[in-house]
Amino acid sequence: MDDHSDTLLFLTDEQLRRAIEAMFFAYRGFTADPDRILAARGYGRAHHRAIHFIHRTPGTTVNNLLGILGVTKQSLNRVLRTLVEDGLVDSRIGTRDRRERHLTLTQDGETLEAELSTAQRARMRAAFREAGPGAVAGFRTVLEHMMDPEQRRHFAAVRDGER
Amino acid sequence: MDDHSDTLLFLTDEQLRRAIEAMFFAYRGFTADPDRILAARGYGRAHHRAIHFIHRTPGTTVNNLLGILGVTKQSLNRVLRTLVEDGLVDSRIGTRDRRERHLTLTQDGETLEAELSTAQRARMRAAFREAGPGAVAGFRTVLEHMMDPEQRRHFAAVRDGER
DNA sequence: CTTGGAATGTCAACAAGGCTGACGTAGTTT
DNA sequence: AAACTACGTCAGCCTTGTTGACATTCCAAG
Repeated sequence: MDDHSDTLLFLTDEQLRRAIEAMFFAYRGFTADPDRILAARGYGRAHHRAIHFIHRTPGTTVNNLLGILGVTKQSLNRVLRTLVEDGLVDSRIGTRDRRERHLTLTQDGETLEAELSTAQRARMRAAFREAGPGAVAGFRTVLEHMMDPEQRRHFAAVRDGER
Repeated sequence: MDDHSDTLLFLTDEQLRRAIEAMFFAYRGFTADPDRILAARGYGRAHHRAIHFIHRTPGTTVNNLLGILGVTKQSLNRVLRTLVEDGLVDSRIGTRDRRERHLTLTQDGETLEAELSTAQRARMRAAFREAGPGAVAGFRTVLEHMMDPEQRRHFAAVRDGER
């Protein structure tokens, strides 16, 4: 706001604006490779998100996924239905609570997930390599602090759960 | 892939997957504040993008904007029309080439832009503050290398032009 | 045991914002 | 004069978000 904040943080409004634009362009690059793979199959971003988190937490329920993705159940359901119909996702009625549907990737689903993930990781890895090892920690810290608290909880939960 | 790549890059596939998720959640946080402001006026992400880049490059042409945003003119036109109708954007016929339309924000447009930008910068600033000054450079380097080459050219052009 | 409410998931209809294709109208270039 | 370029628009489609209504299932209170 004033000279002090600039001095203390080493950040002018102009620098922040550039960071904002970098975020915008980078996110497009971030999804570009998966989007090409998905488009070839008639899928979109929403399918990728579902596939990613089902892979991450096999057996997760629809409700659980809703919390992570932050969309309505109707919206998710449409995507999920096509994935189940196409044999990429398995939806099994819960044994303990028969209202729940437990979601897992089929073998075909895992294959697509690997394809998407490999492409995306390759780009990430290249970006990290060029930025140097020191940048990685800082990058993740900044991203983590940019999340909403609720999103951050999800993130931390996934992180800890996968240890 | 093997132990060597881990050792050389300090990056396991698992670390990369976490970075991918961090990117996903962070981008949502990144747009959350503007989205609230926009929604109150009946606008969406597309309006923000147009407003941002018109502010950034006052007098830019429609064609120019199309290249930056990477959408079709039909799609952009819909957004632009509402912004002009609502008195946030001024579309003036070019003097040198009268086929072109030069776009600038009106006073009202600048007001909204400031509101959106302030909210977004505040979150960025907070994230950077918590990550520490060393993280800022690394963060931007990683983002820059994550872009497609074409996107990166646009980014560099904006960066150099605004000096 | 039954009944009412809460949780879970599905179907229907609508809106925003992408897309392609076709076309019109200026203005510019050759 | 002809061709090309910049922009706008109409029509129609797709994805992915939304709300509302509804069926099923579970659980807890009476």
